[in-house]
Amino acid sequence: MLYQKPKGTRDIYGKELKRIEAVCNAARSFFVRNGYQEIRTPAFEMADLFIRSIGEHTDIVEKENYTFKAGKRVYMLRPEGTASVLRAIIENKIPLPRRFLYIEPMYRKERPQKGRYREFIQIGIELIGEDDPIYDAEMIEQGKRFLESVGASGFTIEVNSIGCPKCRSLYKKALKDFLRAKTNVLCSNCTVRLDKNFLRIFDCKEQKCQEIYDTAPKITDNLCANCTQHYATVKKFLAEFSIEFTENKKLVRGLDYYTRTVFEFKHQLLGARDTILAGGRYDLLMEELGGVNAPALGWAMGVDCVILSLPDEQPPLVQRKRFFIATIGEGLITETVELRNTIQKNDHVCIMGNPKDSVKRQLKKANRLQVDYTILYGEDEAKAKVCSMKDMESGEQKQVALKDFASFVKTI
RNA sequence: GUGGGUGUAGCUCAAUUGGCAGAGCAUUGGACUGUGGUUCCAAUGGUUGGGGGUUCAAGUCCCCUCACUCACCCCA
Repeated sequence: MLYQKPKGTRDIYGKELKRIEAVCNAARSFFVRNGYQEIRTPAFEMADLFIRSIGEHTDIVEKENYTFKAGKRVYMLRPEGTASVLRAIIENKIPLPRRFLYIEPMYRKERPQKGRYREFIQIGIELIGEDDPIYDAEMIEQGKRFLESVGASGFTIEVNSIGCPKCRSLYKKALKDFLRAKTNVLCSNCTVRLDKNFLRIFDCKEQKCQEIYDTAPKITDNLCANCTQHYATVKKFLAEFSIEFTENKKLVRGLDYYTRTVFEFKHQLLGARDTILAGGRYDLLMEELGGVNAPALGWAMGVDCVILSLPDEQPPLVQRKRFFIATIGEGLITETVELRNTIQKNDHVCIMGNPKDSVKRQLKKANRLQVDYTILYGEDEAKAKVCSMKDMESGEQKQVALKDFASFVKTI
């Protein structure tokens, strides 16, 4: 094999494409109805944009990105959508508040496995310029309702608050005091994180670390007055939206920009890969990226993860009929093209055969193409000004006058 | 980056202890010259992922390498 696709990428067609398109189209229609406007941003941005927003000490930035130099500048294929949307808002001076939806491929250089690729489509929504806790609840509710609308079930919603920088600096002291006597027990990963990105220690998979964290003070219990109030109100609204959720005090997020509310939708799919939708509030990111000081929140879901959490059913049936035109003999192309155009005008699929091929061969091909009807058009039909139409399932064949063909196709 | 599994015809897979590389499906042709799907007959199709080693003999054993896949890390 001379060329093959890069690791972790796919050629998507047939049934797989249909499933992906079905989810994307459903999302587009669902979120547009809820006031989200679609936005498309470049597949690559200045690398600094992502480093600044996601955080230097994250795996995405440290090793899982596609960075390249072109001319004097360093770019990165986007590993996520939020930073680009905010950059677009700032750069285009888009007035706030504003709701945006994106459905676009993202790129992360990880080892591929089930449902995870190096190029994958994320569906995400962002609400910029609103700080009221009701929107935190609404965002979560929207995610839940969308997933249910496409038939996903069996997921749980976990919620937490990781506060603002004010809460965090106080809490960091408390946590470090607690861990002081235990640092030699922690794994090396946690030791590093404690310095660079201390909240992330709660993501550790080591059991002995987790045992310690179980009894450690939690950020959730050490929020400042404002954040406490905010979080309590989010939970109150969630109840009013009738959203069932569990509070996970060890839920932090892998990207640095989150503040206050964070959440994950989890599905007991396979192993550690259980998050299908995740997000939260990022009130400081707009300003961090050079824009106005504006609160914001959002989430993203992986289309492949959504599909894995769907029941294993057939893709929705297409209402289009499929036609094949078997023209017999040459010199009849003009009428054939007219027939084809008439069929396609009615939004059906029509494929033309090769007039040089025998009827047998053309029908065989029509059969392989899984068409519903085959039109036969040869000298006999041309003389009688009709075409023969064969129903490929029943095998029945009838003649239709060419002048009536257009109205006939409409009835199919 | 780490660990496991798998690579044989276009596809799905066989091949006993190391002993002639096979089957089904698909494709092509014919039975059937303007009628597909079913049936019957026949044909085409291979550097056994690649390289090296052991052996009289390697798809099979050993080493290296590549690819795919699952899991870990991390993340949607």
